[in-house]
Amino acid sequence: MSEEETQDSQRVAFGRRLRQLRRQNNWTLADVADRAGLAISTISKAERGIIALTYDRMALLADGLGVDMAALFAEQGENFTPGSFAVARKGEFHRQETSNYVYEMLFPELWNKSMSPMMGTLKAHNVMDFEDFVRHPGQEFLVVMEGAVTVHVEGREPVTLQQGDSIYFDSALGHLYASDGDNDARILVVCSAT
Amino acid sequence: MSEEETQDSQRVAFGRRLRQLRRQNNWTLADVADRAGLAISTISKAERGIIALTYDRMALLADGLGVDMAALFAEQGENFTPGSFAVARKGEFHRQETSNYVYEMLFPELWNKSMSPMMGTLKAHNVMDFEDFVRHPGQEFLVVMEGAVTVHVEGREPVTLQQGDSIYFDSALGHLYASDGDNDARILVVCSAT
DNA sequence: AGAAATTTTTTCCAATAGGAAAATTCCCCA
DNA sequence: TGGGGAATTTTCCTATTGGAAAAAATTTCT
Repeated sequence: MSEEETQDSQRVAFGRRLRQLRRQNNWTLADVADRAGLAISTISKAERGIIALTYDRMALLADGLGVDMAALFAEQGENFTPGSFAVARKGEFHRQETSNYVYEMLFPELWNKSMSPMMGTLKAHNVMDFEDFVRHPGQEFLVVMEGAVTVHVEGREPVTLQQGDSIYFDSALGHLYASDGDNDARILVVCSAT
Repeated sequence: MSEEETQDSQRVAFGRRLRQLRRQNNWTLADVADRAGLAISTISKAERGIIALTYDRMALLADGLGVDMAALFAEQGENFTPGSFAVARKGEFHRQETSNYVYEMLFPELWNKSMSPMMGTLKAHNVMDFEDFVRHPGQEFLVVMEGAVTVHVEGREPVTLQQGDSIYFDSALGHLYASDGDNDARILVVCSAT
């Protein structure tokens, strides 16, 4: 394969990645062009590997796509490379619903995070709503954003936390959360990877 | 700062990284030009941020420098003078920022936490209130509890976060927080131990 | 299905990057 | 201290990128 062909195919692969990142968010070329401050045509051509983006356009585009520049080169699932940076806007979260929790994992696209922050609404109001305690390696931190929460930790008296209260514990200990009071509580949980 | 200036400074920083990578191996421009199959002048200009490399030249250059393309963007925060690097040790952290932050370290009595959660009020409303960026090993997560916060991360456009928004980044990147608007913002910060 | 709206691609030209070679600066050492 | 070679920067020109707008393709709505 000639050098030009190698370059071309690399560029095409890079373009596919760009398009993938854009489509992931259901953005149109115009959306991204707007966010990045680039011309629609430029992005269109870049995604198809017609042109080789210059550094500064690439930086703008990465920004418009809401990813770190290094993430553009990560094959699949971006690692949390040194220098990583991500913003999660309220409501832009990745939703995960179970019968007891509505969890929104923050920054799901970042792998290798040493912490996993989740914002959630606690639908369960009773311990009986759960099958069993949750246990996992690492440590866990919880803050009550709204409402009140009763935290059940295996072998301990349940603790009730009000808005603004927080708790930190070894998540290997069985644990459960339930909303306290009439309304579903809103919580922020951060788990350490270990 | 204008958009062009930001781009330029980014490019210059990128160039410094390129030169650093080259010098690390005691290569001359001619050496790398040869290895990468590029013109000497192109590399010279790129290292000084005179031009914005196109994608294909960047790919060739990365190859010539013997690194992965993503690595070109990896350690953007590395080239800072020793000493400007402030490690946030447990206990010191609180005192370190007192003029601008009011931090309450949560669970100070707990040792060996893999995460350090802090709840704080941001008194600073202006970047000028700070001496320098804060840098420390590990990763950092911030949620805005009340008000709005402008996050300044070295080499990036400042990002404004509203209540409920959050950010996750490599805390080795120089960073600063300032309240946005009239009232002091209330924030929750969680730092990973490393 | 057909029209209207939206999204993407193409076209064309101005702006910028990339390379060869000349000019300059930087070292090293007698 | 200054001569000579190595390394880097500048110059000048061609090739390519990037943007605005037109054209084409795709989707949505009635």
